[in-house]
Amino acid sequence: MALQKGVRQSQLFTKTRREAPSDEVSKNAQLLIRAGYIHKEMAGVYDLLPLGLRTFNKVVGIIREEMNAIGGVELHLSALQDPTLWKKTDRWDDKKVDSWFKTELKTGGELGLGFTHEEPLTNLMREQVSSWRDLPAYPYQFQTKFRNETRAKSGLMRTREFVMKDLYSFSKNEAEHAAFYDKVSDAYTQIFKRVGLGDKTYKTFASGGSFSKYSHEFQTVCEAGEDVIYINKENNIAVNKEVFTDDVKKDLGLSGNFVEAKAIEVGNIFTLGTRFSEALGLKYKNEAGQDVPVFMGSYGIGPARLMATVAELLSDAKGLVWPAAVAPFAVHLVGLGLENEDVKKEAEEVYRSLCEAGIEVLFDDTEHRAGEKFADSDLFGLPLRVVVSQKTLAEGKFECVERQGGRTTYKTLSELIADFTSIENTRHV
RNA sequence: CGGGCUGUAGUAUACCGGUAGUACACACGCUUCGGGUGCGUGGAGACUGGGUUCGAUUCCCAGCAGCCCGACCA
Repeated sequence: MALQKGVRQSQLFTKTRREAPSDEVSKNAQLLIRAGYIHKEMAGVYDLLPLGLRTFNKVVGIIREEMNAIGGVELHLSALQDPTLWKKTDRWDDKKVDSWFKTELKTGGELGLGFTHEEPLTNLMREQVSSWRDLPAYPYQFQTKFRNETRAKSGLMRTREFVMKDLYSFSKNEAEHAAFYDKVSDAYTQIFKRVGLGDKTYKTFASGGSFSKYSHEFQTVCEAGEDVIYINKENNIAVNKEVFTDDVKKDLGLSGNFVEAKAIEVGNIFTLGTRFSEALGLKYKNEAGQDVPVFMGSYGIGPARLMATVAELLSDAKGLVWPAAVAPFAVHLVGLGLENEDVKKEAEEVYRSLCEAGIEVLFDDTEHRAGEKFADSDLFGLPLRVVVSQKTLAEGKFECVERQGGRTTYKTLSELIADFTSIENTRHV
């Protein structure tokens, strides 16, 4: 994906706001709206504006890398769903699944807007899988889900339309499944670490299904969360309140202290077993020539919820504070006093050089006043602000201010570029 | 889905049973130019539908919308 390296603020049509809209209480939505990252369409439905889309894509990129690293192969399924499949698994009836958005064809007949994709993908895989040699398979996608939530809430935390990364595993048997399940778990740990939530995110036991006692959620400790978890620090693991009983503790072999905390479910991994493969007829011939149902798992992450969680937890009084890995741009280049031709020339030169060096930069080339520019810059939350002004022109060095922590240094253009190059080289991705 | 609260310019808000004022934003002019400069001028507003009333943005009812609490979240 070729991201634009540089964007001029004079061309960025979104506007920042001093005040949060009165209909948003949640911090993530307030900040993201004030900074012009998102726009609210209606309750539980948000648009991604240019800055928000860039951060969203950064999150998606990290997830994609980690999914690919464990053997995932990306595809994209349709949102419109044929009821036939869902009737086979008994998930079409509104009494069974209350989150459907349903619609109909002009020519008659119902359609659903997918809230998950086990059915269509399992059905699709029937054409692809017939032998033990065809397994395992790990398709995943970033795809829009629709859920008719009775109550959308907390900004981007619970929405009615959202993109989900859903990975599905198709394994020959439970042992093969279990090994992959653990690999996904490790990949998830890596993802949450990379977006900056590693130290606050716990792998958490949650209710399972007919094929496993438990599923696992990845829960990020945050007051804005909807879930309550009990953290067992000794084992660096947690248990969701919904299954937190003495029997379960004993069953899991967990002892010691449990600390109660509110948390946001940023990911989940689930053993499906043969629930869907049996209902839809996905089976393969084993080496003995027998028909065996495929053993499945599903693994979800909502990139926008993850982005909102980062906004919620890593912001400060002045605005957003993005970790470099998910910031829409690496640098906010702020030109002050651009009506001065020399300063303007210098700022343009720095902008051009940073772009050429492959550094993502948002260039404030507007003629706003310094105070307004700094306030906006803080609100945007880019990791590094580089100021070009008459002052820096005289010194031959540019003021570089880290958003996180506020450390200020003065660097020449080549020193600045060298810093980024060395960061690139040490990144292990 | 149950309960509560709220709907006034683009945004945030004020007052009021006699048809609305401020701030930010926007347009124009002057001023200023390293932490939202100061001043002037201008455009822009009562969710929808009923009811009460001489008169409703204000009171009442309904609808719709938004937020919060709870339930739900396969």
